[in-house]
Amino acid sequence: MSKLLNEISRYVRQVLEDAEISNKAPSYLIVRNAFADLIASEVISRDEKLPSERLLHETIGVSRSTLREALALLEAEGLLHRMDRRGWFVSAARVEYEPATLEGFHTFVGRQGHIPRTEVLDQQLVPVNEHTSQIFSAPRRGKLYLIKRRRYIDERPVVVEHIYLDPRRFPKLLEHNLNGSLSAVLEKTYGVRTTNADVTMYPSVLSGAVATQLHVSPSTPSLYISRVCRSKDQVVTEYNENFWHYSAIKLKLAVVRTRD
Amino acid sequence: MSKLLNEISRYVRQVLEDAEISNKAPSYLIVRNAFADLIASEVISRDEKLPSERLLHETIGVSRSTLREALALLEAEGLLHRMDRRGWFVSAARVEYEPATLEGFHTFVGRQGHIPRTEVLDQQLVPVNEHTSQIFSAPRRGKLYLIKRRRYIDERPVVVEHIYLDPRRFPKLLEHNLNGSLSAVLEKTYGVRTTNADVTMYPSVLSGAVATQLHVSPSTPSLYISRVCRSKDQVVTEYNENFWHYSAIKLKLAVVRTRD
DNA sequence: TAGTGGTCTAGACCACAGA
DNA sequence: CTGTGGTCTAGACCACTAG
Repeated sequence: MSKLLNEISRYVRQVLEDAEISNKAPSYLIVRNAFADLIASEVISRDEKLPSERLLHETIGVSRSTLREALALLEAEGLLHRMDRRGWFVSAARVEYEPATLEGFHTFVGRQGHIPRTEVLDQQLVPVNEHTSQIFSAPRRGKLYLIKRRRYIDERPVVVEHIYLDPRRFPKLLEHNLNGSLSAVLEKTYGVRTTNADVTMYPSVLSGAVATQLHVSPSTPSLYISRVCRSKDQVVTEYNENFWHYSAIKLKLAVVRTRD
Repeated sequence: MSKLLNEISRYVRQVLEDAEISNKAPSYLIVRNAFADLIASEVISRDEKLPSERLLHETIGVSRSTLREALALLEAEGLLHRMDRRGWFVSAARVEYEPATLEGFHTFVGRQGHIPRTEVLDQQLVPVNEHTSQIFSAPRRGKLYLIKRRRYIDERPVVVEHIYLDPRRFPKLLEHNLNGSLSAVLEKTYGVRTTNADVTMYPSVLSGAVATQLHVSPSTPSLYISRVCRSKDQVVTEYNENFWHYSAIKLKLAVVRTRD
């Protein structure tokens, strides 16, 4: 869209010019701010693709590196995201995720007016390693199911999930349809229900395979969330690791003091 | 330390060479992996400063940009951090933070064997804005205390905190010593106790003033955590925003299903 | 096939930190 | 004062996406 390019470059050049007089901020920050303005005022719409980097940097009048630095910053803030070799896109508003509710992906995404989808990438039986054997209190020679799923919000892939389960507890699990709610399958077929969990989260970057599966470049910032889920008897039901494209979510938590 | 430089460059060049034969991964990823190895095997120790970028990129044999890209990646993963214009440092292991416990900074940092410190940067009375007036249900013309504090783990500045409180509820608050636990002051002096809170968190980047206060460059990745704290009667006791240098922490959460 | 984003290079200047 | 990290430029090639 040549019209969009014009609007962007006109505004960004304007801001750069103003800044030259008064400001001592680096160009990439000024460019970042200008883009942030354009996104906020919806000159560039949600989910819209930006013009190509070369068109942008030439019409704006900064080097391609500087432009990319500004865009990477907006990516780190969750305002933009990239799809590998496909370009830059304005991110939709973050969906609220409450890990404390044990609420499923389809539930909370749907409730907020978005369309969820889950897709199984791979399912197999893998040997336990040091880490998983400890979590499951499983014997060293045992095996675990490993299910890898990719999940979408409004058809944008936002998270890859690795789920480990004990085949002794869930025999023939892989014969079921795992494209929906896993906890529903565990409950209906096996009568097992997760009642509590230990959650660990920290920001990181998406590495190799996961980056590819989410169609992003391998250095994309991410949010790592892992959960050890247990049933009422405190036996581990599943262990899962979620690699979130972090511009997609915002975490919420309702805290109540229980201890004194 | 010329010895450190030698060890680093020897290993990284070795890995790059090996990769040239077999691998198709980009150089900056190979360099990243090599540094990650060196950190994991403690060839470079926790908290140690890396040799200068120029020394590194020359002896390793990649351009300075490529080297910086690798280092920035490690920063985004929390393995390295920068102090503005002071260089790159290996980050200490993340401290575990459990926002759900309402436990104070000094408590959880101390319990994990680290030394916490809090420092008031600024304290003032500010007019309410649209956002804070809504949170406090405060009248439009009212004022709020705004306290800005910087907190350290082992003398490394890791978080800047903005705390809003209602002066009608806590008169003369600013006359107290606020370099310790604020909740202790609220409880002992005013008999007010926070019993529950709503927490929102998402990764972002540190902007202007906060970046300066943490001695990092303005594009450093961060974790934003805000909390609306309430007492038993559901009246807001304080509203605070925390800007974390995110390599410093790892979030933990114990979840129990309450509904259904 | 044309043009894109991803990667990479070899410079340069500046403001600031540390000696 | 010296050397550092922070910023910025003007190129280049490649693998891939989109048409």
